[in-house]
Amino acid sequence: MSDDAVFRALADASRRQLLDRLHARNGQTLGELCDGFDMSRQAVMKHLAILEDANLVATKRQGREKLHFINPVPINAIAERWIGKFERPRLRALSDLKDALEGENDD
Amino acid sequence: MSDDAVFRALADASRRQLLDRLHARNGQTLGELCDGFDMSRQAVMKHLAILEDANLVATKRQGREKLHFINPVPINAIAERWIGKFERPRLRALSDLKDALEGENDD
DNA sequence: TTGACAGGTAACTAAATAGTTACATATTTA
DNA sequence: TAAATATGTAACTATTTAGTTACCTGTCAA
Repeated sequence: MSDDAVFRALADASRRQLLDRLHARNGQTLGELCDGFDMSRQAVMKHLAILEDANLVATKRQGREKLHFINPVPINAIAERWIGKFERPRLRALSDLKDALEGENDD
Repeated sequence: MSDDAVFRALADASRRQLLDRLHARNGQTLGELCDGFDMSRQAVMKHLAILEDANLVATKRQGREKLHFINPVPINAIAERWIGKFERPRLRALSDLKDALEGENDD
């Protein structure tokens, strides 16, 4: 599981949106994740495959359905990489404040 | 400053290496950052321009040199996006343990 | 004030990427 | 079992991206 796969997986807006959806409700099927995307089912499947290869999403077959689950571990590792131990509390505070003021995230 | 620019900037291994170098020693010039890269100066410049556009790097001209500084704020925001408030401490602990066992990061 | 040094711009190319359409496989249910 | 549903595979295409080479601009110091 290379870091490179994680970063490249996160580089696409559609894939980030998929993660957002799983963050909102975990364990969705391919079909469910397709709704609202202006893109073929096959394209969404490719994106999910890339996320799965990067270990950002784990899956479980259930009958003819495939459930998708977000995995936050690799995402956390990104932040740890370039942020010094002592800057963290300051940055987190700043980010929390921003969230409190603005509400939710957009892309 | 869009999120998209940040994620796409981080998608390239050479750019991540540049951030690693700035994290190790901040304020380096283009020339310094070129050493050790198997790539033309112009290519490195393009990468730095992409990082700068994404607000991951800030610069300051000093005479005929240009100094480059890493900016951790957008990186932190990534982690905040998909990690629930209550998973954070657990993930951080896990990451700190991993660091303690392994030493430093690689790509 | 000329030459050397540090950085900037532009046009081009090969490879990677995101998307498409067409067809295939498995699982449920009437 | 046959039709419907859910997911999987493969070949192809347009666009983006990372890199190149060639040439241009600004700053310093002998």
